[in-house]
Amino acid sequence: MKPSASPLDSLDLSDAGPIPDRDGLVLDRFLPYRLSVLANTVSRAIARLYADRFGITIPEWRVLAILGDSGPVTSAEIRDRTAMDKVQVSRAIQRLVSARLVSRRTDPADRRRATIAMTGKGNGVYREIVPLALSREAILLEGFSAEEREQLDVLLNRLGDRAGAIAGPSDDTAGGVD
Amino acid sequence: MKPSASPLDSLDLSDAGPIPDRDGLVLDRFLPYRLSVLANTVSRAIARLYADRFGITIPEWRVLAILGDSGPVTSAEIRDRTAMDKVQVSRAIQRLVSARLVSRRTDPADRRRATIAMTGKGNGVYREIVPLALSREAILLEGFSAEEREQLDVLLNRLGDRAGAIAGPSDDTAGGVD
DNA sequence: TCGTGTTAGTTTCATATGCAACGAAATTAC
DNA sequence: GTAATTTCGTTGCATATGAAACTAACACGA
Repeated sequence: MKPSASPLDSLDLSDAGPIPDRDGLVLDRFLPYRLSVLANTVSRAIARLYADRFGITIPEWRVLAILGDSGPVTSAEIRDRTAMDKVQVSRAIQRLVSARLVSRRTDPADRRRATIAMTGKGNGVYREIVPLALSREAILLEGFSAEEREQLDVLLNRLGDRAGAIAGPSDDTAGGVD
Repeated sequence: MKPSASPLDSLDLSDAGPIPDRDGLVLDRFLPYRLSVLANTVSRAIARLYADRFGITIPEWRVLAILGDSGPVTSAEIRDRTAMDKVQVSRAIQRLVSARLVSRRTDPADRRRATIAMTGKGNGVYREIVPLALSREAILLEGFSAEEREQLDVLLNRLGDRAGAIAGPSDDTAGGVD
């Protein structure tokens, strides 16, 4: 039971009783919310690894990770592969260039583009961060059986697909609920 | 101690080859990263529901959701239950109060606290948003069997617990990798 | 009663974010 | 060839964020 519309509520303004509205929405069961909280918690924990030590931000780390994984790429490719905003990518690269962790070279064939590559220094930092990051991931998955990891992998992939489905049709305002 | 410091590192300052470094880190397989991208995509899709229509932000929606779910609460309780920063909570409440969607009443027993409650207007907005949000969640989970939903639920819960494990010991810098 | 410490919540400030407008280069249309 | 259009990436601006400092109120002990 809830403290139903007790007289307390009607004291001032137009305070309606809250009316929990079961069959309604319970925040900690709401998937988008759970994902958000979980991802934030995890992200921050990981970020502490490189923020303090190397003065690197999350966007910067992502750029490094892409470069470390794929080698030299363009800004656009980084954007696609990281789901980051292009502005964010641009600024992350700027900072990494100032820190001499990556180099930017204009593509002679198409001078709007530039190829981003890690420097030796950047590679060194990258190689220091990777094991730390992997170790955190391992802690995160501690106690998960191989089967459970597989399940998780599959479920996250499918959620990712579905998320595209609701995010893609950007102007489709509602789901037909109106 | 750190991993290797292989001779590769010392190549040249400017442009080392990327060296994909298998057994290393592949960003799209890195769980923290996947969670982050997924959560962002989903959050934005949901946010569009109430941002455009009601001029409500994510933090504001969360506050409403807590109030709708639990009835009047204190700022601190909102912070705990939403995993939001206390500053964020404070500001969300401020805006909601200006918009007359919630009311704030100082607790007479402890005048540092205030009890936040929805107004009638707030409740109206809340009730409009809920079905939209639930519908998005439903789309997100479309094609998931009951069993898969259960799996997801369990896995996310456990990840949440583990995340607490790596986030909590805030000053434990690394995993002993240094 | 007066300190000292603690807690709730707000304000300050420096940084991060992202939309939108922009400049430059390439592409297409004429 | 030149004008209109598109694409790549950066910059401007207004807002969002969070750590740290702060105010106000309570709690405890002397």
